[in-house]
Amino acid sequence: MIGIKDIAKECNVAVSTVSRALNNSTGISQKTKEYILRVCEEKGYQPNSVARSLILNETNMIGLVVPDITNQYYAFISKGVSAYLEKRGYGLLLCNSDRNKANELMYSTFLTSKRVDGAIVIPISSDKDDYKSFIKTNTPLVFVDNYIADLDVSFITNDNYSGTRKIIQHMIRLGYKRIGVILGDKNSSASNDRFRGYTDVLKNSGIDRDDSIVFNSMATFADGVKYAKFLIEKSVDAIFAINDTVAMGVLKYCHENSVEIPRDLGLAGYDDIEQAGMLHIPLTTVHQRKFALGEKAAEVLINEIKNPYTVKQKIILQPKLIVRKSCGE
Amino acid sequence: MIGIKDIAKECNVAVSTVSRALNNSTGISQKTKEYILRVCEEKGYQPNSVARSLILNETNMIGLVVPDITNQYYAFISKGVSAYLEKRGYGLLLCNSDRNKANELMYSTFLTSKRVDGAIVIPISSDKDDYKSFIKTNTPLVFVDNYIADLDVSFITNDNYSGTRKIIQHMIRLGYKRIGVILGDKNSSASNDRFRGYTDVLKNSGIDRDDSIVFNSMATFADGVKYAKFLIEKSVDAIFAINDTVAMGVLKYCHENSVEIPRDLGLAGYDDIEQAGMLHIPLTTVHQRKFALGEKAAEVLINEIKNPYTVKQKIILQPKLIVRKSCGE
DNA sequence: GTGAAAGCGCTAACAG
DNA sequence: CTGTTAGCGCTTTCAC
Repeated sequence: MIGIKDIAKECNVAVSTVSRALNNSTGISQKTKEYILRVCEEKGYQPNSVARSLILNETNMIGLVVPDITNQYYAFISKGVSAYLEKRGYGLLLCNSDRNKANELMYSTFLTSKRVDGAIVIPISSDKDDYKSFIKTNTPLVFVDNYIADLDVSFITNDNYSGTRKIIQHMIRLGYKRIGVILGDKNSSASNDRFRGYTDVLKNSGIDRDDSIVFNSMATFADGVKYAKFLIEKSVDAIFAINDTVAMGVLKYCHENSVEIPRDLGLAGYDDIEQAGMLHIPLTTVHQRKFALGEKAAEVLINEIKNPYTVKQKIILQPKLIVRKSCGE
Repeated sequence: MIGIKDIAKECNVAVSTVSRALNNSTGISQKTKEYILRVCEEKGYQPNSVARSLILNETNMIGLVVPDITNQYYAFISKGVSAYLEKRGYGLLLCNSDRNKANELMYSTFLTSKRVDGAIVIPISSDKDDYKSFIKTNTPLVFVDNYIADLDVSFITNDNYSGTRKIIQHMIRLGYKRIGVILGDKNSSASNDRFRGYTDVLKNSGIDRDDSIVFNSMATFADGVKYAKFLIEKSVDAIFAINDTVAMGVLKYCHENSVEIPRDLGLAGYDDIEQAGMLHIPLTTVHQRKFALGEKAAEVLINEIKNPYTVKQKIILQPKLIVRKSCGE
């Protein structure tokens, strides 16, 4: 592989001159610069960014730790991150934690060893202690999506509370009075925030919350099928599912048991996955700004890299109600 | 950030001794080695892999160029790549080409500049000339999924021809005689291979292919809806869709026009996306080994990195027929 | 078994 | 405007 020395020899100049040409620094004549650049082009010279990184003490790479890249939600965030980084000339080191704490930890030391300029992490836990190792690396950091209290680190998320308020208000406006809900895990901040939204809207609408029609689940398709049965037996007039996959489970149960949606039962999901609008009963749901979330996270991170002593940001993106068929009009 | 020199000073040894301890090289006493390692632990020393890379001339990173990380198919491949690399101690530099040739090209120079030890690329084009820049970097390379003729590079894919054969044979066995097909783009090798499979099975079954019930499309949900109409008007008794998303479009059209599946029309998809089994009519489809494909690609690549003069491999993974409801039993 | 020193490919003073 | 040189943090010869 050809290096700066070879170019220098070829051009009969010193390596520093070549370096100046390459980095369009000042203090070099236009003429020699053009000449050197042309030779670089001809020889197909590619600067060795490892060597540059060593001396400049910056790698122009940022790490991204995601729970599961095959999850559409995280994939879109990653794409947003990637798009922004690409514009700014940064590379993306992808770390798939596989929803595993030990992996997260391992990637934390891996990323510091790789000397990334910063990292974006979508944590799987909400426990501050699980992220001590990240914090003490002193690498600029942005947390996304899952809120961890008492951390002096920038944080960006979609507003689960307000998104849920919007959709529950919509349902109540349509006349539903007994809305069953299938939540996710009790430890998920997203699930809890959504439950708060549900609770508050009910209260404001003068409806008493009935905890016998509120279930926690693992938020899978199978859970949707399972709790649809429970809830329908408790004669709810609508179901709010924690996400679209769970809503698909409800839809499935209803199809097989001749419960017609939305005539017999209103149904709402959350996330607006790609397939939500493609179902035989298109889902009314909440659209989250996933791509924008990733872009924003990258933007905040790069900003903190360039301006180390800036204050940490907490950004909450507003989701959007998507009205389709599953709740009626 | 603390370096090897600091450790050396702390331990009253030379840097070379610390290096020996860290890399468990020979020529160091067990005692000093343990001592040094303990001090490294205490001080939280993290080796600077940039410096290591410079001298060892290897980065322990590999590049992955994907058309679109939000596509489930590519996401699963990426996860497979990531899982294998993690085991082998390599990092993954993710490049989202966004189905754009210029981006692919840009990432090619980016990756060589980053001095990755190898790259896996899922190309968007089948044109050899579009990948010249990758080839001439001399970086070990593995191509995935989209076949490019006349390239002396390792290649791994799922067998689209045989996958389609399996599903069309299944349909014919069930008694379907007039199977309409909604293909993808005319330039997609996957679409063309699937069409070959369709054609050959028809021929072997003594059925004449009727080109008036074969359509090329952009392979979207909307195309599924659109061509379902065309095909049903031509009184097909079944439809083979190029992928599950298109099949969902067909399903949608049928639901709205009271065509009952599978009673009135058989339907088959391809890919086995996550949602295929969650629909109100679960899709009969072809499952591709996406994760395994990624793992295998990474394995082949690492092997070529470690053994430079090994012969290039061409690997074709066998997909699996998934029988659900949409074609009947 | 250990230390001194060269050098990986580049950038950035400093000198001319 | 250009060249000489030190050195980024590490590995690896080569002496001792």
